[in-house]
Amino acid sequence: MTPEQLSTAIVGVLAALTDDGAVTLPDGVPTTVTVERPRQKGHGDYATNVALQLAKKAGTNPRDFAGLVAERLREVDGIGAVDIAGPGFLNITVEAGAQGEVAADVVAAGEAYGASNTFAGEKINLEFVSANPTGPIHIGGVRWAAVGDALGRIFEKTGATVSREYYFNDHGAQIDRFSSSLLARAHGRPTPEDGYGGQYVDDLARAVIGQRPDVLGLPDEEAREVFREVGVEMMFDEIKQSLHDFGVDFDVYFHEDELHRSGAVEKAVERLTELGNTYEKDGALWLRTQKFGDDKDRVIIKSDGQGSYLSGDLAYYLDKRNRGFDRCFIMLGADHHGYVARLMAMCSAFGDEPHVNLEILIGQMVNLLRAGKPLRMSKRAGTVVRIDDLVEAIGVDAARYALARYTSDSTIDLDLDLWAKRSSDNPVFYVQYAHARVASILRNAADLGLAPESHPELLTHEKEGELLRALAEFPRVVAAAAQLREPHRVARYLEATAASYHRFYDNCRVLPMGDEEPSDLHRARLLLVAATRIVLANGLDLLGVSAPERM
RNA sequence: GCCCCCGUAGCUCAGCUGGAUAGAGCAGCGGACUUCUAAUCCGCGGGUCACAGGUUCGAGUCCUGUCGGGGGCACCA
Repeated sequence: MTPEQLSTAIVGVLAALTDDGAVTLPDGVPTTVTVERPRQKGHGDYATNVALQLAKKAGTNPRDFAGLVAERLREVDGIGAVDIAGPGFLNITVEAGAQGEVAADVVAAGEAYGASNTFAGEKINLEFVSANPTGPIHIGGVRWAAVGDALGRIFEKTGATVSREYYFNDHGAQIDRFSSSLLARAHGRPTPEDGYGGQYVDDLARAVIGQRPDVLGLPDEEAREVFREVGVEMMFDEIKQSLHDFGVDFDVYFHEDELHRSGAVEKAVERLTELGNTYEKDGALWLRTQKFGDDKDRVIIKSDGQGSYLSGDLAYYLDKRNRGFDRCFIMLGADHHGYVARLMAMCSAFGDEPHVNLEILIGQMVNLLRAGKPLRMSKRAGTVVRIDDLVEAIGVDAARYALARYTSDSTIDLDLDLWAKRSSDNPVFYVQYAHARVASILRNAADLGLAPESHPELLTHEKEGELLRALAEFPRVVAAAAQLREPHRVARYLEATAASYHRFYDNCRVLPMGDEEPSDLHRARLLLVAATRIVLANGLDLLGVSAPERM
């Protein structure tokens, strides 16, 4: 019996009580009720607070209401005991047989276990990273690479169709500065005042020369164009490669420049003008963002006739909507949070619903520590930590796990020494080790010719019960992670489930010892182990972290 | 000045969107391997949930304010 089934059963009881006139619920019977795993041992396998929630509406007190529910709930198949506790909680114990079914259910579902239809039919657009192609991806962009991709996997698991998109800001002044910097360094001249510094600029300049040896002989104006085209293209490739090595591949790499050249920007601006949300002032065209909650109105066409940065975003947003995405996510670093209000206003200006059609997720900063001391970074000095540096220091699995393990709302301090450790201090190894241990048992069982079998009623050990309940929790955790846009819930869940497995392993012998004759209990436990493997592997996969067979 | 995020055990953080006696890991101390991976498990200690009000049967969680830390407030991208 899973929490969902229990919830359904309780709803059934409530419906029966209303039908009989035993209780009256003015707002009707709820479609789902909260079923949680009590923190406290002795409070049953599951607990619900329905009585506390509904008693007032039913015109009675919580304990009486709980009594009515308990009486009927005890009759339900698979329910072992129902106790009323405290102010009116219902503590429910599930029969071993009903609980043990979970192992077979998980194994039957296999890779699909954890899936749901929470977001079935939804087309979700995820825009993240989108670092400028003026340098390698550094630590600022890497958080969303890990979390955004994980969120995509989670949405897919809950039934959505997901497009991962990277928006290349390859239009405007900073690309000019970038190409000027390349040109300067190619000639051995100092980096321009507002240019880009660092070793990678020199390397890239040389690479461009390697591909276009004639470039040094060209006049500066023409040479700059070559550096712009070839240099930016090379930077694109490097960024894509870094992300690919990080396990993140985007479905769409969208170029801002394209929006300006294709007339998409003009069309988007026309649309907003038709809707009465633009006006001219000081030779520029403004969007009435203040009307929709922004601090002030924003320029979309500058007085020099060029589109502002926002104009590209307008056109891109419209493009996504026209491609059928009803939910567009943009994931930004905390240093861009000031941009949220105008993007939301833009969404409203198009007649869309902010926070529904457009959601903006803000990820706080990531600080790297080594030996407990912050790594000082300077973009100017070129001492930024790049995504590749992070991978080199701690590996892809640890990097992705470490970044996805915390809520995006808080800044994180990642201690590189800790995450590089191959020991239990390191949460990713704790979870992966559990998976390796599971895999080892399954290998040994295969060698013994022992096959798993379903004997749910035999899984009566306390640690078996805890593990079964943990496994049953997985679909709810995935759904909650999707609904709250919080992938870290999956990581935390995996750590708890790994702990539950380790405890089971310590208390319950799975394989026959020595010459011992295999029993149904061995086979039943083996099925539980197989189910655990599926949950750990599926969960790690949602985070883009590998599930090793051996460690 | 205005806006966003954070403040929970010595440290790093959870807390299932208002529930029961606030939980993990690390660090400290003490235990457990002749047989499935000890990269594990078990036990002990450790708290004014920053502070002050408010909302209600009930607040770490919601509201207001204060303090502290971080990040922002362009016809730059």
